[in-house]
Amino acid sequence: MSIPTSNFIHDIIEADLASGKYTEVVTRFPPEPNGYLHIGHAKAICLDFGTALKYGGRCHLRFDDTNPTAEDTEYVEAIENDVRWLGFDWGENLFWASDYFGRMVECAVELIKIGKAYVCDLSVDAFKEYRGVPNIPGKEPAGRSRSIEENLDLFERMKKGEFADGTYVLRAKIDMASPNLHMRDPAIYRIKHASHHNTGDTWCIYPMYDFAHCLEDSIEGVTHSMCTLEFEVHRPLYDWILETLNLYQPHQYEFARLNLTYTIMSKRKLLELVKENLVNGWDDPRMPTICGMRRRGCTPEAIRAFCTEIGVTKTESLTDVALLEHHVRNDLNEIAPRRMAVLDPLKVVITSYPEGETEEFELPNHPNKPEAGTRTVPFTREIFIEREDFMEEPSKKFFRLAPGTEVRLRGAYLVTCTRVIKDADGNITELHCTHDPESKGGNAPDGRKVKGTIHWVSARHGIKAEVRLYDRLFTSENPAAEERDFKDYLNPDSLKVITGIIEPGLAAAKAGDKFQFERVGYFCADLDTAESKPVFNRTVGLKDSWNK
RNA sequence: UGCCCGAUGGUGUAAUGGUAGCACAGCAGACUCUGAAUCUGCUUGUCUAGGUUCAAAUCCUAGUCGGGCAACCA
Repeated sequence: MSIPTSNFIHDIIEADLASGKYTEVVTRFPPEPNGYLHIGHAKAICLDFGTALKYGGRCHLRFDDTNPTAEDTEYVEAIENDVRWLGFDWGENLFWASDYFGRMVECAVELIKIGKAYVCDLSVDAFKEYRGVPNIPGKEPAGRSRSIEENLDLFERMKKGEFADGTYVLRAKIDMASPNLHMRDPAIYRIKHASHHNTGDTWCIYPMYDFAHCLEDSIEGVTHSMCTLEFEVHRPLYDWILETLNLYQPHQYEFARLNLTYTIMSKRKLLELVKENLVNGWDDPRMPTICGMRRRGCTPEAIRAFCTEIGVTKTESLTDVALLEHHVRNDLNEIAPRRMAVLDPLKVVITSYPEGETEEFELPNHPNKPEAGTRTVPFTREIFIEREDFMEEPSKKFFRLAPGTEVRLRGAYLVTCTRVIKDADGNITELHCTHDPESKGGNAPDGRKVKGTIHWVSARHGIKAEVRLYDRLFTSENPAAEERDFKDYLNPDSLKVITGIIEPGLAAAKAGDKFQFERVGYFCADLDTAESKPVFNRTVGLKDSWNK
């Protein structure tokens, strides 16, 4: 596991540790189980767990399940799975906000008893009127002057289920004139006759985020509570609740959320794509979700390296997806065995090669790692090469196959193109080449050099495979910031499904196996793969300084 | 509009009053049985205006620009 680099929060933690304010660091990752985790969450996960790791503390995985109508166990399992896959371990420290519902009610009662909370019967719209607007102080709701006894009674009856949803709400009594709207008597408990995935029908009142979250942190002894920037204005309320209840007070720190070019990071919008079948589910390899990226072939190591690289600041930014791709290539380059696959096949007949003969060539699995071993690849008179590796009238800088030129078939022979065969429409259908039998293995004994080396697959042995070519999901760098609806900027070419010819050994690939298709890109066997019908995803292409 | 937050090359960041550095991207070259990887070199930056100081990206003031907040969501 890479060591997290430093950031402004770590500076604070180090000062806290040095001053003796804390002797141990406790953090938490607190997702609401209402959707799938995405790369933005990965940033938070790396920060929360990485910080605990760095300072020898602990990080809790806590499900912030305070809103039963939005949540589902489907998400709980997916979240646990994704965090684990990213390489983090919460050990015994799995917690649920719902486990604290009893204590939270006690805290609410305490607030009522000290005159710091009251039951309010204003409708949503009516309270909006009272709250007012930022530059104008609000008005005090009548419920504010209700007696403690009456508040206690009303809250008890709320809890017992005597009232319908929306009829009453418990509010913190703070300051209806505060310049911070969150301090204008925020709701802390609402009535919701809904079944909870954890607590069933035990409760019909549920705490609001602002009330629940600080209590959860406090109860668990969190020292540094990290969240994204939009919660900055909530911090005074976080502090107020714990201070007022005279409870242990963690400190909340805010950092900028991750934005990536050519994608979106909002759970709501991602859900929209899934619901409207604009992608093939949460784990569609084009999605920025952890499960989508996993299916696409990204590694947790690459994602962690990326998160380390982008750092943690309070500056809002839009990170170039090229940076992520760099880390994906960087890791895959190390670990992915090399294979040959032709995505756009053009048949080549080696006319000088004996018909019916098969040779087995031994090719390295990794050019820079002899320890990665070798595999054998069959060679025959008829092969497929990549259509774009041939040019009838080559440009000056083209050094692949062209009429009369010699190239190396990777690991096999030097061949020279002798004939171009076309159909009636003038499309090239086949090439004839002659080979130099002396160049077996790829090098000529006379030492002559060829500039081009191309990949190939034996026509007789090659296996057809479905290959899914993914491109960016959106055509806009920042679809969420565009004028029109983000869905108007979906890239119609974000998925192209083609049939390629792969070297025979590749058919046995298991879902998730990763390879570099030499000269083409990094690919992984998809969940849909089967030996009888292999399916590969393009994770990311190779850098290509020729094509551009 | 009120409050809060932010601003360093094209992008993401570092520099915590003392040489503006790193990575990505881009460009050029070397090497190469992957036009990959690797290696070398190069281009590009402190929002503006004042002030404090021997010295300011850093501290102060004002402005500009960008973002957040006004769910019985989190």
